[in-house]
Amino acid sequence: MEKYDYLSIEKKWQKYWEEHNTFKAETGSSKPKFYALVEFPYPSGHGMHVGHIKAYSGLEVVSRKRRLEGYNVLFPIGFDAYGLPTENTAVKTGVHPRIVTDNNIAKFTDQLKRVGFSFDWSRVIDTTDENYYKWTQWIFLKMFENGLVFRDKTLVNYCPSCKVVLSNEDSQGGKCDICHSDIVQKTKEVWYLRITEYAEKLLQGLDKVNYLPNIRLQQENWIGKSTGAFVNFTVKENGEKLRIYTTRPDTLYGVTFMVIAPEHPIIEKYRANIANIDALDAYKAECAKKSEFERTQLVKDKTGVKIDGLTAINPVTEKEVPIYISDYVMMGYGTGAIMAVPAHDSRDYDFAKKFGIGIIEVIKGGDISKEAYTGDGEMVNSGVLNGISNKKEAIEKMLEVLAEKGCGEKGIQYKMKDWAFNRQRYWGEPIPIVHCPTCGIVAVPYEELPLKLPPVKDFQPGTDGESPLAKIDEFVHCKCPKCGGEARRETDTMPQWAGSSWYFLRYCDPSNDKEFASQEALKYWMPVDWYNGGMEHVTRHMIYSRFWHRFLFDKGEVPCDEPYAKRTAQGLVLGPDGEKMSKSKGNVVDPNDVVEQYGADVLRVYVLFMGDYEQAAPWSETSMKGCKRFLDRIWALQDMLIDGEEYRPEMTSSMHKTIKKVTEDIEAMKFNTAVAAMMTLLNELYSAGSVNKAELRSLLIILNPFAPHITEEMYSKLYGGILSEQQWVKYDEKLCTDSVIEVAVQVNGKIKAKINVPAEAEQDEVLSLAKADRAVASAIDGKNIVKEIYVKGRLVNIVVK
RNA sequence: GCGGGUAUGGCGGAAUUGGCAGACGCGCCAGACUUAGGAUCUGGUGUCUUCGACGUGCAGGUUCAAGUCCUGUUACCCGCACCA
Repeated sequence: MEKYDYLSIEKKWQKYWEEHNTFKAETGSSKPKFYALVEFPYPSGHGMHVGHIKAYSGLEVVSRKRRLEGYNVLFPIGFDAYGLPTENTAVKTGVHPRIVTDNNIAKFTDQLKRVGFSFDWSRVIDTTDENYYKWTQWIFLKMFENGLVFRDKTLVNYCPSCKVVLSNEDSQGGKCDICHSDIVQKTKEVWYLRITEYAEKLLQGLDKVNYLPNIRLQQENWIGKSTGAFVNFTVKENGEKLRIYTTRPDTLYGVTFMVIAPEHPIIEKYRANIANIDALDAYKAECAKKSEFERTQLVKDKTGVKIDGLTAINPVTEKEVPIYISDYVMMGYGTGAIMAVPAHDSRDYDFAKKFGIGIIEVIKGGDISKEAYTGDGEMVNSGVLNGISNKKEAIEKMLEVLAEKGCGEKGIQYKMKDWAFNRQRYWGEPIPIVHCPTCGIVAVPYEELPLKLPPVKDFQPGTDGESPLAKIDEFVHCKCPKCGGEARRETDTMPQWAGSSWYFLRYCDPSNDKEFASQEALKYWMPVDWYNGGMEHVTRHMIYSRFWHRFLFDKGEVPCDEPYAKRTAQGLVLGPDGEKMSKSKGNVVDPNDVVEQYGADVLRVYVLFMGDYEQAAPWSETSMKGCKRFLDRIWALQDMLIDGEEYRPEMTSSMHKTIKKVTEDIEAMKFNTAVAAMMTLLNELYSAGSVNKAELRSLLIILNPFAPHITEEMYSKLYGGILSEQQWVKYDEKLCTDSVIEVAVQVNGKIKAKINVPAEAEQDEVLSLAKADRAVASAIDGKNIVKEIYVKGRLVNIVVK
């Protein structure tokens, strides 16, 4: 037998599959449908690394198996191509982002094809294609029409290096998601999508879907629902209401001061009445300068200034308390004002200690001279609440009091903030809005979509944080769609996450030029049956796209409310040094190198065999050689082939066991143990010295999703026909066990012997066989048998004294 | 600080969910075939004081039986972070 020439054979089958549309999904087919989705890549200039391969290989295996099982499978791929890195390359090299993107997509496509992924290449999408972003803009306009788009001048996360405003999601940890420099807070007028309107729906929707528990939990935490109460305090000097949010209305008697955010509007409103307004202004300016990083470093050391001239009145106790400003209260959460209960909140406690403010205990159980007590206990110093020791009850009671007095009510808050939706950059979807001096903000009419990104020479952003588009007069100057007068176009573009917020819908009907996708295609394919991707997208892309999808559902544009029925995540591929792969560390493995040197099948088997799919695992070239050896041994089975239409009796249980294991493990994403099971079977065949036709055929079919090229080649050579068009092999549960099984015999929990018993033997028979064993007999000789345990097919334990 | 996770040979990792710890692979050792082997095949490989004992981060507990359950503890990883 000739050596396995992976380079030419892999190419041959890739060509065959492409020419014969082997993996084409057919909308409307009567077969059951299966929509498998992987996160489409951002086509960066560095090409793919092996992490991408692992990310796609999971559902690739599932998809190939499903096709063999008779499903009509949609397994698409595309490119999420808008974004800063491409634009930065363009700025650096002077090559237009369009060219950069096209080159990168070509490179990625080549890499993906060489791995032999069974994508439906007729459905490829590119978010920067005008036939695609036309619909991104269309959805944006729909949202605008429905009041979900608004402009606001507030504090925003700003990256001084990239010169862009970032969303909360894009500035996690106070670092820019793109360049990792420190974020500063800046007051700016920006576009927002009202995602908070969907907070409750996004939370409730999690009940209906099958996400991995940690994915679900992260989303719940990100949405961050809390229940509590709004309470209106009164400012003594002017009667103004000062509204606060608290989760602990039960501690209202313990309030000894109030704190408002430095940006709270009440300061501006009563400037004239505040004696120390200069000190407040100075503090405010200082806060604005601090980076997010500095603020978190100073958690313990509270700062603030007392407002001289405004005093608050507690609506329940009617006591007067001072008001402070401090940056530990955020304008963006709740009402930007809090009631401070130092006895039972550690932040308020720190502040009170530093500023020498009184502390009143209202819940017994702690030692408030040392620290704040946040646990439960009996209410004291709290009027009608005294004596209650159940927190829930105390809160209910206080809510009643607040309702009676008309100064507060139950309230709900979410940590999630509205989505800052514009970027002052070139390489993104233009926001289809016109600013008219007479009509104000006007939507570009639907008929004018796509609003095309104009060609420019200079993609440098303006120093004042203006988009490069602002420099193009032909783009900026336009007629107002409403009144026809002179108007200005919006020059900011959408953030990178826009295009990916609905791409799974476009795959259903990618070349439709009348709708973003036909109802027929959406009804047939949606929802996505199984979505796999990285953990890093759980609180961004996943939340954003669920939001867009739910909005479209509310408008009757899509047939189901939740887009993803199931979501899993793969672990990272680490470098050989155990570190995260990165260009700067020089530990990146290029899949093309592996394909050239070992073959695509080896790469595919290895990324799935290297460890638990959901766990991170380091790359090891020597380990990969084991996978190469495995496939070479599969190839060499041809030399051991004998006739036989059925499994040989001595191989029957191994065959059925392996098929069962592989069938089940693929569904559970336990690819590593599926491969291990096939290796075990292969070892058995080598021990037997032969394989018959029926056995090899089954083995090739279950190995096919992992190593499609070599199995396709062997199948066509030995059996004729195309493996990808065959049926998945069945197993029989009854044939998975051997007729004689080995049972371990323990005496007092220690293994003394291993005996062979008939599989269907009952306890009595097994026990007498066990006692007949010499080692067991001597261990129990002369002792009293206290207890005898038999676990069917596993072990016997004889307890003696 | 809060939330979640992980810890098993020289290495990557298995373990039917309370039932033979170390499957499978790498590496290593030995043998075979070879002019040769960084190829292939065969066998071996947790540790130790080896007819036995000890072994799943550490200390306890429950059980006939614990990597798995309970209590406490340490280290590392991830997410959120002054969220009132």
